[in-house]
Amino acid sequence: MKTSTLQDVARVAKVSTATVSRTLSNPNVVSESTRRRVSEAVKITGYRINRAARNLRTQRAHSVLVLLPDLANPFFSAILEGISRNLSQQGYSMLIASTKQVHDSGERLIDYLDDARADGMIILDGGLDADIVEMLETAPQANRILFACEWIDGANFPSVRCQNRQGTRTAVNHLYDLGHRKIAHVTGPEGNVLMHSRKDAFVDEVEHLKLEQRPEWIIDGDFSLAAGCQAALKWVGLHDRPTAVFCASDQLAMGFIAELSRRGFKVPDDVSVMGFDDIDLAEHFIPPLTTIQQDRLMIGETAAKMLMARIVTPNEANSDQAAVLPVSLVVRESTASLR
Amino acid sequence: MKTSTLQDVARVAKVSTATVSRTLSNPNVVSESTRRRVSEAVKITGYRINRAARNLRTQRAHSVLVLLPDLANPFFSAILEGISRNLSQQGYSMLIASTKQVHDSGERLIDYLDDARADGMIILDGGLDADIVEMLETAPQANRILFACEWIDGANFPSVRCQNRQGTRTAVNHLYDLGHRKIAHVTGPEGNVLMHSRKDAFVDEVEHLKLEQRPEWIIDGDFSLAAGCQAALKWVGLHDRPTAVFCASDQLAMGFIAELSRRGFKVPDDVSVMGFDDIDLAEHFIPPLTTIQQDRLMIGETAAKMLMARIVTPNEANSDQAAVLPVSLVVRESTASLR
DNA sequence: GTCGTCTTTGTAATCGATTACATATTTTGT
DNA sequence: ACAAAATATGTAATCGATTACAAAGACGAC
Repeated sequence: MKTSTLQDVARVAKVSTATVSRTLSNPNVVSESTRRRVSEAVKITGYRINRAARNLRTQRAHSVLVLLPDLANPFFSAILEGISRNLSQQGYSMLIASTKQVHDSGERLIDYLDDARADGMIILDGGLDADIVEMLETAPQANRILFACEWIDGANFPSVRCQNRQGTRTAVNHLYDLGHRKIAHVTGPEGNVLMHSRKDAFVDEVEHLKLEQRPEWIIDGDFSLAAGCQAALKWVGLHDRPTAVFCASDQLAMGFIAELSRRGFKVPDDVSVMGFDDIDLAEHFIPPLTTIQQDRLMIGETAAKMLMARIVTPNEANSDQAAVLPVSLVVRESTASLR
Repeated sequence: MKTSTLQDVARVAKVSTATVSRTLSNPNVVSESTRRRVSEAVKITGYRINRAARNLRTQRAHSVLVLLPDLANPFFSAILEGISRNLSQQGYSMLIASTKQVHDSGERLIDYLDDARADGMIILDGGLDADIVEMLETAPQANRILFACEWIDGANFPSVRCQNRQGTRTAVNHLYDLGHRKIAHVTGPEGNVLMHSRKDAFVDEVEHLKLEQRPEWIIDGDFSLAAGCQAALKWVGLHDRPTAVFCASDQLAMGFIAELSRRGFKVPDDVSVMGFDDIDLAEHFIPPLTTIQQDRLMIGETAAKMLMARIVTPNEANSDQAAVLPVSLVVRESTASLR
């Protein structure tokens, strides 16, 4: 059983294919009576538009590619939900791939745009190699690329991000207000823009509050649980231990706490620990995690909206290059007043 | 700057478009010399195939839709990774949507197949409404639908799943071997096939081992952290508390443990707790979770492989209706011998 | 009655690849 | 040396929608 085409509908409604097409995509230019006849015929034939045909004719893929560094990261799920929600409202589909996989398979990212598979892309990975970034920047479709959460320093792609500096400042001040004066920071991965953004803000704020600073109180990490565990060991090994630790991600914080608890330390009794992101698990962790909340659904929706605007009106000089979304402090039980 | 087409390549290589097309998709039917000329021309022109055109002509979308109940569930990430990996090897793209969202937007699932957006779909949601299932079953493209992890009882779609019964039996026996004789079960959501599969296997095994059974030792849940917390309260309220609890998911187990620890109980000292799935977080949880491991990457890869086989050769009577993948016991620290 | 305007509909070209069929060329067998 | 078979390439139709342009009809103004 073949699905029916515009031709079939036209035949049944006794009009031309042009009229059927118009009825479907621009109903107000056809008369009331034919509109009814066509609708009737559509129902009778069970007509469904063939997107491949439309895509070819309109030179639009009607889909957007979302690139993650890694599909297995729970941080992204809510962002995807937001993107998908907004796209499907506009009749667009969401393609997903991971940068690693695309790279491994020998494809080039820009191919997705070049071969009409996607009309635009949202990249959630700020860690692309310099040559890939170069290629994206110089591509003719560069204006249909947008970064979310992370971005590329130096490149001027539009982006959606949260207030990383402000969030960090809020976190440090929360700890300060609890009486902590010796505060450590577990960073993200070297070279990551979020890592730098948060680390710089941390250093600035600690300086601003005139707190003691020591190089060994900045502990290298990479956003992962495992790195959090590593960091905990470093903390345990310090002579003069900070009384509070601000981790650059929730996963770091969880790993940190998990490892400490394995070593017999208690959070927040022995040390206050904060994360960043507010992933789903944060509130159910033991202890529930004090953290900086990012509205990931909104990040996704905003990213989709901005990208779609650029796809629909490509040459308009969209001035809003970067949307910076607010963050908020969520106080739970992993932080406490200094005894 | 327009991207170049087959025509352009043909002009540069001084051959017909047919020859270029053949060179690209079936190189061994063209002569060595033209093959070289065409490759050269492709390089010069920077030709990229236009997938919309190919899709229209070949009547293939070259993409597969993956349907999740909920994008924000970390359980699915590794499965997606597996699916994506296999699909991209074969030049296919992965579309993602959530059943909830598709439903809310008024679309019908089958539309994705009908309107040539996808060649097949992998459904990770066994909780579809009966009328939707009915629609899928009677659709002409029903043979390009496959379920993974979950499935629909009664319908005979092909599926990929793990050994739910065997895993449950293994779990119960692990607890039994540790000396536990009073074992509770926290179930998945009512109506879910996995929930029934695991619960039935649990009851059977408990009976087989001649253990005491009580209705209140089967606690209703729904796979979520929150339900795990609820279940913990129920457990706390029991007169005669089971010494071990087998939860139908890791998230349940984590919620269960989290809530207990908030109430001053210790795991595994006061009660042994097991999960099912082995999600990424399980090994970093406090205490690290004893659980039944599903190889989610393999589930994804198998699902993609099976579906692709059906897409490529649609009428072949694929006898392997259900692939059942092995599970394994991972012993960590949330279970211990009965004192 | 004629002209202009507006609305509604049809005709046919088009998007860019694939492929059945025809044709030209080379190879093989006897 | 000639027929048959195999190989290589070109011609042109095709997938199914969209849309520029043309044309036909309705209406009112003068």
